[in-house]
Amino acid sequence: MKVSIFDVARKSGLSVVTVSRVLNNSSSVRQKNRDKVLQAMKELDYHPNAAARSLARGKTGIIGLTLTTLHDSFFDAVVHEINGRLADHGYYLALSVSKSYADTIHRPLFEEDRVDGVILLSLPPADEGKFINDLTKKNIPFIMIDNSNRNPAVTSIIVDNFRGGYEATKHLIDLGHTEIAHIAGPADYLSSRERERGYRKALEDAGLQPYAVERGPFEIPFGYQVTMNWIAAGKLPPAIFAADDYIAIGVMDACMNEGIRIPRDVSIVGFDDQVLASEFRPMLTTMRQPADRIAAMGVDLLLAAINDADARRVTVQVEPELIVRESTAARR
Amino acid sequence: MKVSIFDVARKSGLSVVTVSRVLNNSSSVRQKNRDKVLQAMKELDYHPNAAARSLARGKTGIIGLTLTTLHDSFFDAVVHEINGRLADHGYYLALSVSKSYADTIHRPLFEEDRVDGVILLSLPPADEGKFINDLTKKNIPFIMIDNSNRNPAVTSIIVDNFRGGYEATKHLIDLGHTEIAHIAGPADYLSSRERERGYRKALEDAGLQPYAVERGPFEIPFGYQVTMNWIAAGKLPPAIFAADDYIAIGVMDACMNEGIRIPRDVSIVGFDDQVLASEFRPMLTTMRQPADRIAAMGVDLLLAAINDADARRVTVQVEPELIVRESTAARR
DNA sequence: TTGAAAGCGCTAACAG
DNA sequence: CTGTTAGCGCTTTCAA
Repeated sequence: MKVSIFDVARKSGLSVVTVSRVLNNSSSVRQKNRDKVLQAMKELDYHPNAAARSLARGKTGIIGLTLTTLHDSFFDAVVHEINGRLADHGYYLALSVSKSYADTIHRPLFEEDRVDGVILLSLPPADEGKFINDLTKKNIPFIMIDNSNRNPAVTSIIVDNFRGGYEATKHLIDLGHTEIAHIAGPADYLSSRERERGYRKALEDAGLQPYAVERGPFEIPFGYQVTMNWIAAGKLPPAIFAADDYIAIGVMDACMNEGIRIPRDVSIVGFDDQVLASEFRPMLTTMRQPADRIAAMGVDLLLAAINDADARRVTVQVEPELIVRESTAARR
Repeated sequence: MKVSIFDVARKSGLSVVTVSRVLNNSSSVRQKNRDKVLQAMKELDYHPNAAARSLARGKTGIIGLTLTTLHDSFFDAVVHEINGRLADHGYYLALSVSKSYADTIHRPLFEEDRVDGVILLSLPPADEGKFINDLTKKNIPFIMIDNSNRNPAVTSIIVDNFRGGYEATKHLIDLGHTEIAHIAGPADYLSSRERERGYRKALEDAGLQPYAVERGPFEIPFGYQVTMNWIAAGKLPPAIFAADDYIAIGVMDACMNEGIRIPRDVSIVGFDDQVLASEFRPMLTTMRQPADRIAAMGVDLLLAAINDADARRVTVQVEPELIVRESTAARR
């Protein structure tokens, strides 16, 4: 039933060692024999057993990646890129979804030598320490993407959110706006804090004051609610920088429902460049996070950590990019 | 450095066999000895090596699940449920994302005995056959969720989309509408075809004619475009059943941009109950697919297939449910 | 109730 | 260039 390396050896008239060699592309196999082995493998429809290889080699060829949700186009883009790049290096990606550390779902993946390395993607800020602790103790190489707690002992990749907040705000200022509000994300996210800091700095550099600042979750209903409140109070800002595309979409939704035109009456900038941002009309002006660069750096750094246990820990920043679409216009 | 079952045996003064027994909850271990072993494990921070266990037992304890995107709240809900249920049975879920079979990304997961079973979630219709073929040949138990090709030899779970399409349309009819259009999904999806069939049947039963039927991808821009075309042609239907929430949202977006009120001027029903459907105003009336029931059935059926190689293949249907929200109103 | 011994399928020295 | 010999860490007979 099960065909093993042994069957291939017998069938090809060579030893298991030779078979193993062709399996691993060892150069020291006579072409003729290699062909024989390959032929036997094909005829037997042989596929090596992953567990046996892992056990013998002490590595699994699998990289684990943690995810908090399967409902985010930015994650989708990052993971897609990582997948491809890892494959180029002979590694496979296994994803594990779980809202939080307490769920305990992905711990077993790290605790039984199932993976050669781990990528921690946008963890809940409060959980970061626990993951770092577990992985460090287990001596599993890992990197973090978009983490909130600075930690020089951990290799991480973060977007320059200060710069992003600055540029987004600057774009509005350049359009002639002077009354610019900000809807910030949760305070425990470094990204929220940095985007807000960028917003404030840009205003300061232009000699302006914040028009208003609200803070809440990265969700459509929050942006909607804030906007409805502003409208009800009769002080809807003519320009808004939202910390996140979902918040921005909530803002647009509220405006459209109230008959307020975008960008004629209100200009709005989001952050992340979710696909929703460009599917919706008016299409949202936003700061794009470069998923491809993030993925590329992530894979490189993780592989470096795997291949050299004491590779230097670094924190790399990647620059976001302003994507101007239809939701912003000059002040009237 | 690495602590193995051997170290635990030595430390506890018992044999590896006994340690293995407590690891597997064998009842035949004197409580006293069990405690000693447990104690030793704790002190050594021992965790069994997954590869070794898999090799010795011939099974991995991992269930693979294929995904085409990480950007869908329905998938998110289904996977979340599956995750939990599988954990209850001692299995862990490993996800693999790939847009299509050709990507080849998840095949290695199936080809090297890395998983004990597989769940194929909403595959591209054209790829179904290839996956079935691969898995069948490798003799790996699997089930399909939301597949498009009927295949009595394969265990699958599908939503009763005919019923869904019927009820959605009936809802509009009950509201007094007589001019009801349908925006269908891609023809190669069984779900699209069935929803449309349900739509036509409901109209027929009410003695009505289809007002219009358009067909295209399950995407916001498509719904938007169709609607804009209708508006331009001066024949926007007063009631629309969209095959999917994204299409429906595109319709709403177009209407709002054109100053057409929903549900006053146009009633619209979607399908899937994506979270977006209830985050947007007006909140969308839609057909909910019961993620929890789908997940529960999926896990049960897969485990049955794993535990009994010739368990009967079945196709189970689950019923969708009409969720009435704000996007539909009585005909004026 | 416990343990000795024999694998699970593959790779890694080490010879030849 | 090829094969022999040991394991990798755990589970599984089979005896005791």
